[in-house]
Amino acid sequence: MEPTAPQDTQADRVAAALEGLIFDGVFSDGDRLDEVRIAEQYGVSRTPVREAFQRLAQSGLVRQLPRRGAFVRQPGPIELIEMFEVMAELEAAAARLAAGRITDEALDLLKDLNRRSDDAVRERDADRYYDENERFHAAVYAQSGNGFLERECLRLQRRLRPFRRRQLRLRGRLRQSLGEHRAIVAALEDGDATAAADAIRAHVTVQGEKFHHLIASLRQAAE
Amino acid sequence: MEPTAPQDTQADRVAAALEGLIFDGVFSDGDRLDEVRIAEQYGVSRTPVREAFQRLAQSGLVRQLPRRGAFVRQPGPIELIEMFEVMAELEAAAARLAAGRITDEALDLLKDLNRRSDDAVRERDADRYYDENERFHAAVYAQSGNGFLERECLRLQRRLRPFRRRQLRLRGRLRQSLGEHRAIVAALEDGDATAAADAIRAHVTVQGEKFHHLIASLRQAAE
DNA sequence: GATGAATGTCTTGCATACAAGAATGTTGAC
DNA sequence: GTCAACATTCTTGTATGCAAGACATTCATC
Repeated sequence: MEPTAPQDTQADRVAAALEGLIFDGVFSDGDRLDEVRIAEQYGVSRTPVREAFQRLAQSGLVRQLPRRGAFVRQPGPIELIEMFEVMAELEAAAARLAAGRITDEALDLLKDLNRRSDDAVRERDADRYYDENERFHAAVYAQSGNGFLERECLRLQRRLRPFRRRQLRLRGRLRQSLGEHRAIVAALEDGDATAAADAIRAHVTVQGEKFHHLIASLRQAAE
Repeated sequence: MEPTAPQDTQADRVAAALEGLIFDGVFSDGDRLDEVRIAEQYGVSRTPVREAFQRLAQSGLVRQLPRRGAFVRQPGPIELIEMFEVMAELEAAAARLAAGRITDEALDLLKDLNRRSDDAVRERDADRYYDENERFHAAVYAQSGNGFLERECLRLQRRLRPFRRRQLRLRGRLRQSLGEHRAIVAALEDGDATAAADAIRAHVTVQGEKFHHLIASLRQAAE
């Protein structure tokens, strides 16, 4: 049950493309997605486009009103904060479980991932750091030993990706983030479930907070 | 963004019906869902049936293999344990947040719901207790003050419904469950986030454990 | 007798056609 | 000039038709 099984059908292609456009902010909240326009644009009939809409609707990216169409649904600041809060809790749960189940081998993997992140920070390569960061978190999910939790975490991680990406650009965040990663690994190494959960919760919550500030400043600037 | 917006389209009707059949265990894991058969059965064409399949696939109830069809996907014992574990963590998160945000009014509501549960227990009405139980938990989700978390909790609660229902039938579970509810309310009343989270986590985990035993005994009986 | 290729059937994926509901514009009355 | 009722147009929801991939059966070969 992969969250998004990359199948070779047209509907999947269109769904993936639209998802990308929504993530990239090409569409604003409330925009209507025209079936025929999109169908023409991708050279397919309305059927696969409609299937794509349904998938996006289930992911919460679009809202379908019966007999009225599909509308883009961008999360507002409040909902984003909420989503980061849930992400923090899910990751905390993963860390808690991982603390009791993690192997030495997996610990080495996490340390190795952090070393690579360190390289990226030193080279000021934000994009590469971002990738390594995601791998680190995914590795923690995997170590929870709970496949369902892992998939839920990956799902939300994916959904928050475009927003996390923005806030990582903030000054000094990279190095700080890396330090937090080390604290998480240390807690896992100690087998301290509570400490691991608290560490990763704080780590992710910081992202939400930073994002909150970012939004607030943008809003102020707009006024 | 209701998890299942009851819309008046054929696809929704078929999706709801199939979901019910899957939940009720009419279909076993791996069963193939025949488009044409189901279409005839519900007096519609293949199109809405296909749309229904997609929706069920997104919910994880069926698995779609390209060019091969839709197959029912019932969670096995391991995945169920995993799902209960995640449910416990999500509810713990909701309780943690609720502890800091809950109002006196909401506390009264929870106490009232528990009183009604008490009535149900006294009348040995398992079904009614079950309903009141769900309302109690839903009220805790709502008090988290996090709409996204609330929806995620409701989604998983819904998915686990058929399995929870079974284990509540176990001897003595009703009264025990009610006592745990009281402990949760007490912790919330104290504003003790950790205690509230631990209490509800234990409460839900017990359900998973009980379920585990149930499965194990069934398996033993089958051998 | 077993294995593999070829063919035939069945099922899905997509395109197109049609019908019904929603949105829009027009006309008429006040 | 404004509002409302009606008609028109547009869009969505559903049905059907067609093509390509998957499965099964059969036949040939080792």
